Amino acid sequence: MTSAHGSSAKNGRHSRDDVANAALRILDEYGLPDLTMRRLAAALDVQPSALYWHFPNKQTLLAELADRISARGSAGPQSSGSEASEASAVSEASADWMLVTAAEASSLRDALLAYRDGAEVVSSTLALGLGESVPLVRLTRAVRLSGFDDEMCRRASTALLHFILGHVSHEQQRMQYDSIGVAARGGADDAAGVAGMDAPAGLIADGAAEFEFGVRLFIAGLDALEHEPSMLR
Amino acid sequence: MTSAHGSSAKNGRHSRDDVANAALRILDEYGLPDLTMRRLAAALDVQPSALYWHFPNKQTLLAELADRISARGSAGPQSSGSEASEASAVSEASADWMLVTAAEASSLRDALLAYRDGAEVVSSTLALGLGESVPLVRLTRAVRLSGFDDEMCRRASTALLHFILGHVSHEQQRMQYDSIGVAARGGADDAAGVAGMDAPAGLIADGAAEFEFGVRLFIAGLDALEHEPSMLR
DNA sequence: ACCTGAACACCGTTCAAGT
DNA sequence: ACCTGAACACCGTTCAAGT
Repeated sequence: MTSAHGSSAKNGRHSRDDVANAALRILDEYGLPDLTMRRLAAALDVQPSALYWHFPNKQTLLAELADRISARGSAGPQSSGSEASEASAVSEASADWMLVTAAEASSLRDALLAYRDGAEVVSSTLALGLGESVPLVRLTRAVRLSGFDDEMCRRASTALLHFILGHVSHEQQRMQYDSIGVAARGGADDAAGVAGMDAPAGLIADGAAEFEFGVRLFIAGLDALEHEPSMLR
Repeated sequence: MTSAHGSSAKNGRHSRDDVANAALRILDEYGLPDLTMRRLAAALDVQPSALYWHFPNKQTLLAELADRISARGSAGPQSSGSEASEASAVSEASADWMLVTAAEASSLRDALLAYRDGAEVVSSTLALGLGESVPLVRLTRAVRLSGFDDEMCRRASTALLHFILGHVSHEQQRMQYDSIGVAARGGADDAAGVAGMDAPAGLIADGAAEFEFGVRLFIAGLDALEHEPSMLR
């Protein structure tokens, strides 16, 4: 545990990777508003100015975090299943593009949910044009299996990605809102206000159902376009 | 122009409405990052602390702005047409819900585009659970004309709203990115770099087409669900 | 190669006190 | 009813200088 595998050695020097890892840890533990350069520096036992040797500015740091968050394996983080470990290797065009697209969308949602405020980090980075946009590439590849032309697949994937980021952002901000607002809600029963519980499990399962519904709406729309091209335009 | 209709009287006192108007003006002219309490106070010739008599904090101010931005008439801001001035008055259920929903979505996009960073202001306010969420109400009312049950309409509207906010946010952030990055792009032809032009007209018209495509995907998905309920779940 | 020290130009918010 | 003055506890970023 002294100098195990690279994260927090007590002595001076740090690598760019150390900085990103520490930032990811603060993000997940305290949220995006608390991820400040000064706080990150303190966590690394370093002056704030030291961070600017590793990253030119905070936006670039956030872009790096966005790439790490969204560039996860296709398999979800919970219950490492025995199914296909690399679902993105379904290059056989025979596979149903609807299933692949839905799986890719769910996988992306899992990746975003794996870190606190993950969706907002990825969303803002994508909006600024920084980052790799791995999620868009993967979604487009899945949709491309449908056989539609590139332009339409690009548009459909972009629309789907916007929905995904918006949905998960909302989901995550709602999660931390709920974990705070338990005590301050002016309802009738404020007896069970134990301070210890911080995991609001109510809306999360429902969030998954709503998410999948939205994804299916997109896929059904594209499918309808395939069978009835007159429908769009 | 001295004390015309309420915005900037040179003497001391201001109303809550004055503060919101001044904030909206700064937002539209300089963007969300430049809308600080201190800058707003300076624009009103007032100390920053004075703002906290009108609004308890900045979030509440932003929620007020979000409501004003999204609570616009259904008619688009450009070219006040002679068509139905209040499209939301189509209470006759005989009307095609697909057309009404598409019109409502486009109208919302127009409202968001009417102010710089409008989509992000509305999006963040909605995420925090503040504001009236007029857009969600209006979208849901339009989708409700389809005859689907309330729960499904709520889900579909939420999904559509997420797409809209994500798309327009992206669109707007891309607009100001383009207006800056003209000089600093390392391409081949940097001859036409006149400093005066600040309206990037390239991706905006295309943004409208992409937007409508995404909306139609949603609507076609819901419609497909109507004719083939086996498709979803 | 990586960091310190010190500064610059800012933030949102509070609160007693004024008129 | 609306504002001032002054403070508190912060920000991101730069830059010469150290090792």
